[in-house]
Amino acid sequence: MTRWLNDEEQRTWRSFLAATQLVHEALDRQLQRDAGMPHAYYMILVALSEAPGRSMRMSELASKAQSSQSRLSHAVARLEERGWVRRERCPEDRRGNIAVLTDDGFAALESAAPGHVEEVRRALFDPLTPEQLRGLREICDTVRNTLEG
Amino acid sequence: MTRWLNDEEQRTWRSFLAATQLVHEALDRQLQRDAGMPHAYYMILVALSEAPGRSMRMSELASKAQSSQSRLSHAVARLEERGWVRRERCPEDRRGNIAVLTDDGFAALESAAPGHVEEVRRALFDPLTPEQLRGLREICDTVRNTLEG
DNA sequence: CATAAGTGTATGAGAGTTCAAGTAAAAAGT
DNA sequence: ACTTTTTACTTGAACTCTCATACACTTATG
Repeated sequence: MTRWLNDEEQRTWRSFLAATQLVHEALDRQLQRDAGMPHAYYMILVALSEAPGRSMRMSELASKAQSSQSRLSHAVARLEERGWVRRERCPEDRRGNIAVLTDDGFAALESAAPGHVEEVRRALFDPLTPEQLRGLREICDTVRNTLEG
Repeated sequence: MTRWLNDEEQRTWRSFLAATQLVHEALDRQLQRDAGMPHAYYMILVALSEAPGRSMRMSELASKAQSSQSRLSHAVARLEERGWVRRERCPEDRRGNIAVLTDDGFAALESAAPGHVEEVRRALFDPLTPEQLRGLREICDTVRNTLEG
């Protein structure tokens, strides 16, 4: 009844787990060490920095930063304590909150970015060939379409 | 100076982040919901179940289960509370600890496995073609060699 | 309109992870 | 032999994440 993995599939699966975990851990460690923030916080700052007015509704921010709403809420609370983000009440919908990236937050992002990009290259881009990267992109898009829809 | 990512690379990177996070979250949710354990614990049980005598030194277990020593130590403490694992002192090296999978632990693993495999297929294998899986395996092996060595 | 149902977000508790520091035993140096 | 260094593992605190719940406001419903 159960469609067990054969040996080849087992090896693929375990290699996938190991590799993806290594990449995520490398990113998290680098950012924590050099910029004092976990990768999840970095993604929030990035998403805000790219939004018009460097601000976004919480729920939209959650989806752009690939975060649950609860996680985002806690994270933004911490970021607010550091002065990197502030929250404003939404005028049109008074339930809503708008997260705004402060100048300090933008500066923190700017100073974290170069080291982060370097780590991304080291961990993923540099070891792979251009064809592998194209293939990886398609694989990831496919997986996203499956799990998001 | 900084080798920023171009548009194509940005898209690949973000797709990679989204896809891998979705897969890991799907696994974690399924196991937590259906078996009451996070994926990290499942990997520990799997590693033990495959070892001779269903037992292993803590440090070896940490590497097989892709865990830090500290994480493993905490995790095994929890697994011990549930009666799924017990710890024995190592006779040859009295610093060492040996984690042993109990019968209850093995039973918990057996009952968790089918749902887990199904989720692995749903999240990763089913959506991808055989060629993509071969490519993915090579990509992951390359990344592992880069980040582990 | 009143009230029920739904949305957007926050909050608190519980659990897992990380980092730094601590203990104990083995190995290496002198 | 005796100290130093290294190895194996644990522990505690701080932090993040998840889940369930609560709250405030908005939108449907009768």
